[in-house]
Amino acid sequence: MSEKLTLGVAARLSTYLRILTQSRKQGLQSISSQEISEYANVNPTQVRRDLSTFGKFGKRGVGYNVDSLLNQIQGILHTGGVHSLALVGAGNLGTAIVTSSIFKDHGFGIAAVFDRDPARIGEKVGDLIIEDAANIALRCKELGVVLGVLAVPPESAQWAADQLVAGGTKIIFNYTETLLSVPEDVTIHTINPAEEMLYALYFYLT
Amino acid sequence: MSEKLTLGVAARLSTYLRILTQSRKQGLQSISSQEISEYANVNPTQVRRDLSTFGKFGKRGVGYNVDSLLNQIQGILHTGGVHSLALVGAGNLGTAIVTSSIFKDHGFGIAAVFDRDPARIGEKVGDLIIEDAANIALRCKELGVVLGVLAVPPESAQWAADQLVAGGTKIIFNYTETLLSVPEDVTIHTINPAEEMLYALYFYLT
DNA sequence: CATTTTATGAGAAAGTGTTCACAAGTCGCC
DNA sequence: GGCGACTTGTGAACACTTTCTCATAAAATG
Repeated sequence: MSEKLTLGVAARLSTYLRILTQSRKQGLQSISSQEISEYANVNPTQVRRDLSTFGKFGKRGVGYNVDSLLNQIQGILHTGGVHSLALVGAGNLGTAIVTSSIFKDHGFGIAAVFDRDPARIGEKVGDLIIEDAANIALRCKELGVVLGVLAVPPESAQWAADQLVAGGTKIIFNYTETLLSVPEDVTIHTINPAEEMLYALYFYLT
Repeated sequence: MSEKLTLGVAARLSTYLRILTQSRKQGLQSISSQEISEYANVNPTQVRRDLSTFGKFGKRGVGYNVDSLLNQIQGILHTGGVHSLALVGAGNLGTAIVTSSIFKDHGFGIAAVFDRDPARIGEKVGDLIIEDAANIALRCKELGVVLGVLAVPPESAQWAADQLVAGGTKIIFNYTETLLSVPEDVTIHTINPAEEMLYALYFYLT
């Protein structure tokens, strides 16, 4: 088995993957480290260094083949397959997530959508039927869900997280502002746009 | 004027700010580096190191006062005031953003919401009236917008970005998958949940 | 077919970031 | 009032990251 990547490299490779996925979608066949670096907001040398650690993927004078580089990076990150995720909360944010092609493009299949509101259970969002949130744990096990997404009101967040944990989910993406408590082997990724904005603003103001 | 922070420190301070803001909301008065570190997924020593660069904010044996630390970090990041943002796209994602309290909690005021669909212009979302996207540039200048958010379909993204740039916006948060071209002095932050998921998954799979 | 342009790959050095280990300050309890 | 549990702040070691530079290779040009 290969060495474990450091946080920084893994984060950048994920970014490159996003850029390549979109480039391929737009019909581009070849891309240079310069172009990747502009979209990723990093130094071109760094892109080449990140890639050359794992092999010689580029052609001098030409650049990188989009398709082949994409496969290479997927190999490095072991994320080539299809992964199932469970979405809790079918409100505006939940609906936006289900109907977005972003997830499918990157190999994520939304296996189920849950909501607590009895009026909404059975309703359709995108291609999915909203299921009762009471069954989260059961259904997550059935469906082999690896990743849970919380798009619920703050006051339901901890409860929903507990259900996902009970269903064996080890990674939770938390779109609420709530600070969640989970067992040690579960990782919470809290997504708060305001946090990133404060960060962006700092570099603008200085 | 103080030194410019490095990317890493600024990112972590923004995270601490989010954690502190929420802790205060939950009525907590005091917090330890240990607690912060658990929510931020970092080492406790790093939290203390990050903070001690700027002064001695904590009390040995006790921890940090939530209110006072919050003010200190806001001071370091120069982000204590209220900042105006413009939102383009009043679909599911746009609506989720307008109705979320996350932005207000961190000092961001949504100054205007735009959409291209004539049927939706004039409609209300949250406390705001949807305005015609044709007026983005004009209204952004009027309102002193510093930050634009793109929550539009991919095919409108470049057009909307151009309007925001014309209105003087220097920071754009791009929630679409589109790779955008903008002048050098404009920074694009592309938000793609799938990218972060691939990254999270890597550490789970290894 | 020689020349120019473009772009990668890697050595080496400078620059940063992270973590350990521990001294020192604070509080509550008996 | 003193003891023990807790928690910050920091020197020093270590590890990692980033960038500069240039050799090398492929393609385009005339």
